[in-house]
Amino acid sequence: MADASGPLDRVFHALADPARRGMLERLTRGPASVSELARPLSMSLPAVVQHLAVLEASGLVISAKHGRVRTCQLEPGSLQPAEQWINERRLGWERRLDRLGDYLARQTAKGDEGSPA
Amino acid sequence: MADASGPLDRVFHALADPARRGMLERLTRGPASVSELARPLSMSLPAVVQHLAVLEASGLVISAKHGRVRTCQLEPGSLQPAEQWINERRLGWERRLDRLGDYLARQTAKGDEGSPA
DNA sequence: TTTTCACTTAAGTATATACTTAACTAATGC
DNA sequence: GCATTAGTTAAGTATATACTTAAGTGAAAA
Repeated sequence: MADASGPLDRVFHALADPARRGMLERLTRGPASVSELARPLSMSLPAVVQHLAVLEASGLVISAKHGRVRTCQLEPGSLQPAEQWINERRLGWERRLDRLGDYLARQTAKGDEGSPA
Repeated sequence: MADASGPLDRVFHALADPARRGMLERLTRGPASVSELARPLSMSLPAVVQHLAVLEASGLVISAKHGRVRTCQLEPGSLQPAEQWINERRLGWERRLDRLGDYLARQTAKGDEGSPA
């Protein structure tokens, strides 16, 4: 799987890098230029631009150029599918543990009943 | 960033592949052997084992070998940091939009007040 | 109008991913 | 014991990542 074709692939991959997560955190505080995104990161500008490209390809960020500055911002709702996927897994898994707990409780009850003391 | 050192790096990276997400989905329905995880995937067993290694390195899955079969299961709570990170970003961003909305509403109100009709 | 600034493009490198096949090990089942 | 099964290890390959430096481009400031 080297293509990262599905939307979730791209979003999770985008989130898997601390520099990109840092850029996203910055953008939650409002739009920013490429240089502003780059400032706290210890890497070259082109490297930051490449990270930005990953973020845009994932749909998490959009940008537009005005004059010579490119302004970036979060794309509302783009995190939702990822959040939802995780949430569904957690729910499914919790339900399963609940059922398992019920089962074990019943088994214990049966055991208490069938072989008392 | 080629090391994927932080826990979030590893978790998000683990989630960024459809085969691995498929394995996780299978595991939400209960523990499974390596062969069971491999069955629906069209790739060799060693490839599946490598994906499993990524899942284990991320902390999402644990496994133990009994006899000749390795049984895998989800590690409870391991998804929480990822879910929480996303959730915090969404909240921060929604708060910002709220404030922006308030600001724009106030500006509009001032405008209505200052230059009526 | 010349310089500076904010990117952008190109090209190259080291490392990591996602696989493959082939050969091996060890527990089961007969 | 001997074949089968479940998984492991090793080694190799193609592609993708995460950077780098150097050389543009074009808007804005001086």
